[in-house]
Amino acid sequence: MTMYRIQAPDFNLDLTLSCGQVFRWDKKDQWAGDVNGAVVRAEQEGSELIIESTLDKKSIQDYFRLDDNIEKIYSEIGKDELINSLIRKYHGLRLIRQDPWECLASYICSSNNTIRNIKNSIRLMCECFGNRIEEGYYSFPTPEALAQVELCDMASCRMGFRAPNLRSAATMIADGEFDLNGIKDMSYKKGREELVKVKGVGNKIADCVLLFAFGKLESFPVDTHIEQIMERFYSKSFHDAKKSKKRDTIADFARGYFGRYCGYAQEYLYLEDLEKL
DNA sequence: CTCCAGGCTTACG
DNA sequence: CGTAAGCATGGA
Repeated sequence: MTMYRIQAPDFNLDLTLSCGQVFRWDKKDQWAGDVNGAVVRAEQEGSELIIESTLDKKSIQDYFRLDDNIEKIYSEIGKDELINSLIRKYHGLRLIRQDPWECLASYICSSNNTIRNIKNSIRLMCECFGNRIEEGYYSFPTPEALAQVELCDMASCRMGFRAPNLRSAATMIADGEFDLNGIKDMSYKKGREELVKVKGVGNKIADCVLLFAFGKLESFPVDTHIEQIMERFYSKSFHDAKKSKKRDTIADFARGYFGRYCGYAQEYLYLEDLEKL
């Protein structure tokens, strides 16, 4: 367990960890969470991150995507006054590079659910089926571990109708029937074709995994919040979409409009819709 | 009570 | 093709 500092210009730790893309960080006096089986404590002082973890500096830089050229990304997605105002308002919000399995499993739990309930279910699941790292911290359960859990035991995690889908995904991956890590080397389109083969994974959840785990920045997940804010501000461009295709139409519009880094635009729009309450 | 939440699958025209 | 119910759970 060592402590060190990382230069992190154009980075906002609070926004990055509280915008809803990850579910297992908590802030008390400082942020604490689990990254790939290691506890990480983090706080920010100006443009410096202070990290306490067994993970090395490079792993943290990779996790927070500090290698992204954020100014270039801002200039490419900054197509209008709305998105530019959100870039100013949420300056330093970055995507995170999550573990693919944790990301997939978490977003399988997200369908027709609230962030509050998703966090709670995942916490219970880690406490029940993960490994204890240190007092109060548990690793995310492996596919192998979850594949062996009885559905009736999984019910204690309050996952409802999502439990069979989650265990099915765990079994497919544990048995080698589905090569999740192989998606890293696929194109966005091909990766999405693969991911939707998993039960309980449609276009939106696939897009979340492609964006948050595999760094496919041209992914633009459209959930109920994105649908609402896009209809409010950009409806002219897709009002004629069929209801069942509306979210696909919005995603395709956003890809064309914001460009190859539209996944970043999605995160700023998403946070704005969350905050509007 | 009803409606909604980082949706998806299945059934039915 | 297209739409709509159903799905567990918890909060507003």
